[in-house]
Amino acid sequence: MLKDFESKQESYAREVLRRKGLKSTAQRLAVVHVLRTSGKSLSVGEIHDGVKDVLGAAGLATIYRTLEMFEDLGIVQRLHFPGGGYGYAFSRGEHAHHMVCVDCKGVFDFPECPVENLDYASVEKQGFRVKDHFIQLFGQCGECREQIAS
Amino acid sequence: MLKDFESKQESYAREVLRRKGLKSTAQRLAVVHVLRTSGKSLSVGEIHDGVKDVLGAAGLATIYRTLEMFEDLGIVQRLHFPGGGYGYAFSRGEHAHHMVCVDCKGVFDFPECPVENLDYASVEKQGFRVKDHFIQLFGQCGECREQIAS
DNA sequence: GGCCAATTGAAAATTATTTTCATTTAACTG
DNA sequence: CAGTTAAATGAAAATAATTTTCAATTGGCC
Repeated sequence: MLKDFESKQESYAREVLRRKGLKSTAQRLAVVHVLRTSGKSLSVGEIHDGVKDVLGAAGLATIYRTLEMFEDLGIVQRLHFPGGGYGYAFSRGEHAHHMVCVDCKGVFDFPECPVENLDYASVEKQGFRVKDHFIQLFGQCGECREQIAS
Repeated sequence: MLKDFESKQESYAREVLRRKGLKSTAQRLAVVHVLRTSGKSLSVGEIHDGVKDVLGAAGLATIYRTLEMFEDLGIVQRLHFPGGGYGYAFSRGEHAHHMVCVDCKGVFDFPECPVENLDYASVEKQGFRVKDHFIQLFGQCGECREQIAS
């Protein structure tokens, strides 16, 4: 199912799963499909609803299991919102961070990594060795700005 | 209670609360005290335990209410961990971001804001207007590096 | 000290997430 | 392409996390 018109993301997910000896089930592919077609960051519940739309039915536990696994595999990324709560978005290429529109929840990339330009000397002189970072920008995307333009 | 030897953070919290017409209750001050003396990022449960140690007893709902309020007031900051889960840390000055040691959960500052050096042009040419950002660095602090030095 | 709105705590209610286990299914094999 | 098998699913139960309710308490002010 869903095989007629597979997106890059879907074939990619298939490939990653196969390499790890994991099955490309309808549910898993539906999760990718839902995230891809939305172009947004979605909550677990929204993803569940989307998958149910595609497949007719789906267990919530499976959605949780799939998202956790996809995050480990680097297929999706978990985004945390300033006001609390989180969602998942299809993960873009290598080291891209996300810009999230606070109005439409749309997810955009910015290829530059601000941490790479960081003056590590100033950080590491405190003895701290940076290993990982978590960065998200929040704001408004072009479309939402136009709509709300006063 | 706790008045004999009040820290800067505690007087500051008192002040912020007073300005907003909110009460400086023993529970609220105990939350500040626990965070301050730990120097770490603590989970809700750990803060609850700490407050119970100080006061003898404390309701968990109060801890939740206090932390949410303190976050709104800018007294504490919620930190999200890469593996999931979150904690709270006493919020440092103005615009400082946090470095969190993945071993001891200690929280350090880095005064520089990487986003300020960011090439906004490259971001905004996509039409996106950045309004807020969330940055945390994870790594090892000097002490933990020494201890684990092989 | 006394008043009053703000705050607390305990328990219940709600919501979110994980586990269990019998059933189903994708991927491989011949 | 039927048969095999380990992986995966779904439904329900279990657990964990968070919020709400409401009567009792308390801090700040006169």
